[in-house]
Amino acid sequence: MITVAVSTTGEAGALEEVIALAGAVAIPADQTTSSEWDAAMIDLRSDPLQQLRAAKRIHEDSGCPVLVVIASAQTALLNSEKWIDEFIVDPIDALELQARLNRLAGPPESGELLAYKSLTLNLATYQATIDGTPIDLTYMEYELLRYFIEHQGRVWSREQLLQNVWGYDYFGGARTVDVHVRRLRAKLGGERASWITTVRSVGYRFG
Amino acid sequence: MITVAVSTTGEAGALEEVIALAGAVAIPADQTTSSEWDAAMIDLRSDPLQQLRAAKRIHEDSGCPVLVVIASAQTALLNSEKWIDEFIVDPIDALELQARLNRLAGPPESGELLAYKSLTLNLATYQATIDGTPIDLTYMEYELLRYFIEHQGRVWSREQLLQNVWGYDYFGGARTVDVHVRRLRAKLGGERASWITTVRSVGYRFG
DNA sequence: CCGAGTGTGAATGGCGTGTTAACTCTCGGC
DNA sequence: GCCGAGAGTTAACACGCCATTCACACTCGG
Repeated sequence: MITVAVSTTGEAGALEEVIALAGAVAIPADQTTSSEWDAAMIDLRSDPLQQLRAAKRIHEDSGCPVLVVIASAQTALLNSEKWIDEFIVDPIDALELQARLNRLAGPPESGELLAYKSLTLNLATYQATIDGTPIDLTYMEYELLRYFIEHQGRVWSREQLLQNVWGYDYFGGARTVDVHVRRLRAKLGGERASWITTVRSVGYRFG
Repeated sequence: MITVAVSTTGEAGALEEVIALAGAVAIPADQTTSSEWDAAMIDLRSDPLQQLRAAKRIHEDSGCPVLVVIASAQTALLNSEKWIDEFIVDPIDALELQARLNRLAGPPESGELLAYKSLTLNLATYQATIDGTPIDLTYMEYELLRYFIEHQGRVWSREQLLQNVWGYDYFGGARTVDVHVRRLRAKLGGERASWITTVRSVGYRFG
């Protein structure tokens, strides 16, 4: 639940109502300390000069993200006020407000992650962590592990793995897969080595 | 003047018109290379699944900021797609679009700074400083470093860097990137050289 | 013509990768 | 219960790729 400090010189009730519709909690900015907010929402539609000053004070004092409400005609104001983190244009759509507040003050979540139990692969940075501590995998180890996680819960033959992870037609070494599985198990360490199960005379299974 | 790559499955004319009203230039996304855009604008109002995929490809290949057009009812989609840089809700207000595009991809304001740890790039003067002491970078070094800082935290292949920083289609020399990374590391000096990590057989990552 | 900036080609070295071979384990048959 | 075949694991090694680095050629202003 996001808590928003509100400052308006207009009708406070209407603004609070739309905030409630957006699934957030509104608190008058002058009644609480900044430590209780996730964001501040300043209405610039009436008395913009004074409100802008108030917004800037809040931004500089608390450092919390600031969203301003403006009329369409006021957009020019944003060019000179780059410190404003976000804005929404009158009339306020509750769903849009919800989305903007969420992006502004919601929990930071990177969508590029692939996880299995305590293991996390960051697909954007090519990094892997176990319980938050990074482990360094080579390119092939990473790719193999990725394939396992993405296709967990079923057995893959060595030929299939060569085909789908290495990507070339199988010529010769099926032992190649074994060795990479071994290295992967070693780097996963102890307990977690058994995440990769060998299915005798068939292949390997993850998870 | 901001140039925007546009992708829509709806009526292209209407979208281009409002972009023109917002003082920007629209180019069909499939007709040019990413080095010519400042941002990409993807219409998710019709055929959102396919369009979303197109948007993601553009974002991952070029790293350029992506603005999506959605209907109010589609806002939930934004929660799971955190990589989307900006959005605007239908019906599109030209002034609001102008403001959002400007914040997303507008020209650097004079005196605007881009910083990473002790490193600061002055985008207006093309100067770089470490802990306040200036270091002189050549044009390409500066551009590469800028790209790295602006798109930190993910791996970029040599081809992507050539495409997005140098801006021409990859012919031959991938060594070019290596050498520039080397020179950049040297000028960053000691500790900071490791800000640029090489991800073997993938590319480079900053931060 | 010089010098800085930039791209290319070649030499170097490290390390990732695949292979070979020895060892261990499992399972059936006798 | 021993033994042997088949299958997986482990260790060691050699090749080759890939990043780094150096040296040089080219280009463009001054």
